[in-house]
Amino acid sequence: MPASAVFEAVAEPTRRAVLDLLSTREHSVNDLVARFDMTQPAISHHLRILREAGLVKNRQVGRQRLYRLHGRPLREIYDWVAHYQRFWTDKLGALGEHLRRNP
Amino acid sequence: MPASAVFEAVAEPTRRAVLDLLSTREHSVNDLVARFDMTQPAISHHLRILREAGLVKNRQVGRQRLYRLHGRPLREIYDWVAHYQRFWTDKLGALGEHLRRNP
DNA sequence: TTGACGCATAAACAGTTGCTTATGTAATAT
DNA sequence: ATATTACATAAGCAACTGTTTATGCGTCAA
Repeated sequence: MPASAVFEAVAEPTRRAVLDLLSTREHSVNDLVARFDMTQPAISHHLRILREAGLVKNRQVGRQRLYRLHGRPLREIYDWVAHYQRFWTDKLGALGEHLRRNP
Repeated sequence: MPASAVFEAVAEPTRRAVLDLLSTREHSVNDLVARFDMTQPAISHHLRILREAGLVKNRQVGRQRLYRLHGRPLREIYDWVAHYQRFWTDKLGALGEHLRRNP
């Protein structure tokens, strides 16, 4: 459960796309496989990484596994990046920011 | 210049720590090397990845390279993760959210 | 109960990553 | 001029990643 598991999980484009799909509704594994040009084991592997990062949960319905998003761990990323917000909202940039705060 | 270069750059704990240091002030490469239990080429390698992701800039002063943060590319991460905000601010979670929006 | 379906896991493999030591290069110091 | 400093880059390597094919296991259908 290293803190950076969430960052690593989200660094992969396919996994971000999976999260985007899951943010609209539950998907079975086959639903997801149909959306990507990739084999089922490859998708299952990405789902495992997302699962271990706590970013998705699943429930079994018949022989399907329905995956759903669990967004809470994303807050760690949000909190980290939010600290840098002044570095893009302030046109002055870092030096100007420093001068503005220490006049 | 793939969009996910920023995500990959930030997925690495050392590189996040470097950005955190640079968010306070400029650092020379040797300054950074002194902060981590790692050789200089390893730090230079991380700096190159951050540079290619547009997350740091540097200027030469004498024989030193002073690195500073350039936060703007982080906005891509911020924008992506902000879309998921309701998945952790809402105690109800995804299903409850769906029911709340579709009563 | 036999076979097909949905998915996880294992094995294997090329490509990438993160690190090291070794070397090169430009700027300063002696 | 020569040596030293600050850094980049190259070469090499073990470990990790993302993928594929092969296999196994539980669930449903015939």
